[in-house]
Amino acid sequence: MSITYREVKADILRQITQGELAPGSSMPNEVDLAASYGCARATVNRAMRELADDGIIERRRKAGTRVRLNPIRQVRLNIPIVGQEIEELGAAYRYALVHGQAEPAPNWLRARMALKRDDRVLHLTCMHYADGAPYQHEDRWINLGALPEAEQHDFSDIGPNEWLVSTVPFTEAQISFHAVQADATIADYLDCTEGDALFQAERMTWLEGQTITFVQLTYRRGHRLTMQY
Amino acid sequence: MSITYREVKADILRQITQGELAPGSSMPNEVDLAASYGCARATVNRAMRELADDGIIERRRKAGTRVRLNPIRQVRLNIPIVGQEIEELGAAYRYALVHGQAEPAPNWLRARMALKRDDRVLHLTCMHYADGAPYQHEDRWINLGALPEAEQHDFSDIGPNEWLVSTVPFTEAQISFHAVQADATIADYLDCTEGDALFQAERMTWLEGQTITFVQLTYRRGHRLTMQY
DNA sequence: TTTCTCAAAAGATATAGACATAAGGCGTAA
DNA sequence: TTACGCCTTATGTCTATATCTTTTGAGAAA
Repeated sequence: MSITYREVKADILRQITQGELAPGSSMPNEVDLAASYGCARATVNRAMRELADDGIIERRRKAGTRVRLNPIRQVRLNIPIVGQEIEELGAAYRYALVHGQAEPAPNWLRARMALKRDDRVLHLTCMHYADGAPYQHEDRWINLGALPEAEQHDFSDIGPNEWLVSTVPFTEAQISFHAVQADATIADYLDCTEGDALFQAERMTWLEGQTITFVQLTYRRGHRLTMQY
Repeated sequence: MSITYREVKADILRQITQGELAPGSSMPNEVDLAASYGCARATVNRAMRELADDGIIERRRKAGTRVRLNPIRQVRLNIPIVGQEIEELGAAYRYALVHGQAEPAPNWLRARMALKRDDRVLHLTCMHYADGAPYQHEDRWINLGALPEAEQHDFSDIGPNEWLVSTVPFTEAQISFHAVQADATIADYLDCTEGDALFQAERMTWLEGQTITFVQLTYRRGHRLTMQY
C-alpha cells in the first residue's frame, strides 16, 4: 500500500518539532500536501485532523492550517474505579461499608445537588483498603428521589461506585481535585495525623439533568495522581 | 445531503444510553449498520471509531464491536500556563521573580532529573498573583546541560514557563498532582498558615530523552482543579 | 488431546471524486 | 468611505470501492 495517515502525521509532526515548520507559520493546503506525499486528500485530512485534535495545529476553513503558537498541552485522565486502581498497583483490594443511612438531605447538600426541599438521600461512608492498609475514604450521598432502588440495595459487599456504574452506566459528571486537612475522623480512618494534607476528589453525577450522586473521595497520605503527555 | 457521521454517532449513543443496546452486548457490523442507516460504510466507521475513542464501545477485528461493560470515564485536562489561567478567571495577572541562581544540582534533584554528576541547574523561584493576591508559587529547576541559553536569559519580566514554551515548544512531560502541607516559607509566600493543606502540581519535561526542567507549582489555599465529562 | 496452520471475518485504512459549509476578500452600491 | 453581498477557497464530510491487517475458529497434524 501507499503512505499511511500515520506516516503523514509523523512526518508533519517531525517537521514541526524539528523546526522546519515554525510555530505560527501556515501550512500548505490539503490538496497540495496530498500531491507532495503522493496520497489521497483523505489521508492527509485524517493526519491533519488528528494533529488539530492533539492541539498541535489550528485549522480554519478558508483560512487554512497553521502551526499553533502555543501548542495546547492536554492529557487524558482515566477516572478509575478504586478497586481497579488498587489492583493495578498490584495490591489486594478490600472494601468495607462503614455506615449507611437514608436521611433527609442537609441544607448544604440540597443546595449543592440542587435537590427539592423534601428529597431524601442515602448517605454512605465506606473505606477502601490496599493490602490491608487504608487507601481511600468515601463519603457518598445518593439522591433517593432519582434512584429509589438504592435504598433497598445492600452495600455491604460491593461498593456504591461499582453498583452505580452498573446501574446507571452513562452519566454526565463533574470532578474536582483539591487538598484538604485531615480532621480527627478522617485521620482515624486513614491512619494519619490530624492536620495532614490529603488529596481529595469530589464528583457529582447527573443522568439526564437529574443529580444522581455526590461523593467525596479522600486518599491516604501521599497519594499522587500522575499522567504522561 | 444524506445522514452524517454525527447523526449516526448520536443515534448509536442514544440507543446505548436508553438501554436499547445493553452494556456487553455486541453490535451489528459496519456493513450492516451502513445498510440500515442508508449511508456509506466510512460514515459508520467514523462514528464507531469516535465512540471507541470515547471509551463507550470496544472494537476488535474479527470479533466485532460491543458496548463496553464499564464505559471508560475519561476527561481531557488542558494544562494551562498560569498567566492564561488567571486571566481566564477574569483577574489581573502579575508575575514576580523571587530568586534565580545557577548552581550544581543537589543530589535529590540529580536523581530525579537523571542528571550527570557535574551538571549544573538554574534554580528559579517565582510568584504568580491574581488581582494582587498570591495565586501560585513556582519552584523550578532548569537543566543547564540541556539548555545553556537559560543561564543568560533574564526572567524578571516573563516567567520561565512562558519562556520555555516559546523556546522548546514540543516536549514530552509527566505531571502529577498531590497535596502538601505548607511549610513556613510557602505559607509566607502564599499568605496562608503553616500546616495548611495546599494543592501542588509537579511537572517534569523532556526533549528527545533529555530532561529539560522540573517544577513544583504550589497553589493558594482552596485551589481546585475542575473538569466536566 | 493438544498444537499448529490457514482461511474467513471484521475492522482499519487508502483512493478518487463529489458536494457542503464557513469565511476571507473583493467589488459594488449607498 | 462604509456596508452589504457575492465569489472563491480551504476545510469538512459523504460515497463507493478496494486492499490490508488482525484475530478467531475450524480443521489438520502430531
